[in-house]
Amino acid sequence: MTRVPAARRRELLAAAAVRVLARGGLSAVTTRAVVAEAGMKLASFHYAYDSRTDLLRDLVAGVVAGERESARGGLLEAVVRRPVAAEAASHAEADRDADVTAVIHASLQAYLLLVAQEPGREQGMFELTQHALRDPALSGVARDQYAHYHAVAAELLDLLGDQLGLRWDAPVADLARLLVGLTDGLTLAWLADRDDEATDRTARLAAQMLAAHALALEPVTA
Amino acid sequence: MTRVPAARRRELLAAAAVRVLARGGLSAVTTRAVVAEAGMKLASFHYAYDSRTDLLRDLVAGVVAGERESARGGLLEAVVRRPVAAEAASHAEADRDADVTAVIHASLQAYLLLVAQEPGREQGMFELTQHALRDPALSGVARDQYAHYHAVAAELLDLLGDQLGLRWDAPVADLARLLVGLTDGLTLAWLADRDDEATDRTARLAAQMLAAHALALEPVTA
DNA sequence: GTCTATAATGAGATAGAC
DNA sequence: GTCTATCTCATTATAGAC
Repeated sequence: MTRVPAARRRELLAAAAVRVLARGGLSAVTTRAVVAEAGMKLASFHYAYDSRTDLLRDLVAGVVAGERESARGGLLEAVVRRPVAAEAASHAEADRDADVTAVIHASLQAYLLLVAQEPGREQGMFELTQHALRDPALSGVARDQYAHYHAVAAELLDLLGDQLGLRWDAPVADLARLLVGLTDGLTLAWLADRDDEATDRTARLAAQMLAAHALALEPVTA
Repeated sequence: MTRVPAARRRELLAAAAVRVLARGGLSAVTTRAVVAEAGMKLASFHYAYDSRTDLLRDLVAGVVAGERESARGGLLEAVVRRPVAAEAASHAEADRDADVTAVIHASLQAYLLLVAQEPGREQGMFELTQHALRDPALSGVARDQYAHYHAVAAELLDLLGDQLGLRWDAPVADLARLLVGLTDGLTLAWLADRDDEATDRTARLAAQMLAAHALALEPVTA
């Protein structure tokens, strides 16, 4: 019908592909399903993208970029809403630990809420990662994806340290990898059994562990 | 050629399917590829299994059952090889914590070594889980899979408590869920970037956290 | 139980008119 | 740039001879 430049076609197709991915999984992301979702004709697909693989490459990059915003937003909100009890710096160590635990726990809850609201989307990202690891044409995509996750997590930990006036007693890069692993792990288990209560208890445990062990005003030698 | 009972066919096909899965991913597990790997004809497949989905159901159950043995073996070995320093019960708390950390760390290392030796196999399990979550015909399979993982992890934590003469200050079921999440998360990140050093540092952090926070001779009220 | 042959489907990609 | 029609390929599953 109306003429649409190729770049705009790609945006529309990628957005449609994300919806199809969330709804039906990666195997449902066929060129036909995507163009149907976007209201286009099949031939328009290969005008915008060279191949289905090209689209998938775009998908990972696009979705990953979006995650940074929501993660940062979730953390900042958790910091703002933390119990007023510990706002000053003149508190006992136990209080500060409880405060930090609460903030991390709230951040994890915010993330898990996003997952629960749109499970297919997060599951789709796992499927994309696994697929990228198998397809030589997508070599490096999964590595970049996780490098991005780790960088975002490190940024969040730094931000948290700034906001609460504390520092970490282990390399932030390592803690960031642990944090990403925890969210991935919690998400996978929840996707499998949808146990909200157990997931929240585990998130609280994880928050306690991060807060109690990896946090200190004075550096600690392990 | 020679006549083979259907039950035996299924065993052979499932074993072949695991090899194909590890080598090429779930999308490579076609009926054709599996019968080729097993040295059979295509028609033999549908004599043994009603459908490809039936085979996948068997695959999850079989592989999951095998994991219990290796996990238990890895933990017991780590316990046996722990530093002799802490074998008696008359040690300082710091020593005992370090001991527990070392055992958990060694167990995680043993698991991660398995992953590194056969990455495709573990990746295949993730792909199977994701697929089972999407296919209504495999409804419940992923839930059972993770229930099994959580049960095995709880069993291992109980075993570790017995062997080291300690108990956990949080519900073992919750710690087990956390442990499974940690191994899943560490594995996913390693599959993506193959960073052995960072993974080991993260495993050590995770071990410290489990040992320091969730372990005590006296129950602790959080 | 085992085989060959084939049906039935759906996929990615392209040719070529407009 | 956009469309219809089609090519080519791989898949699951089955029919029917032996």
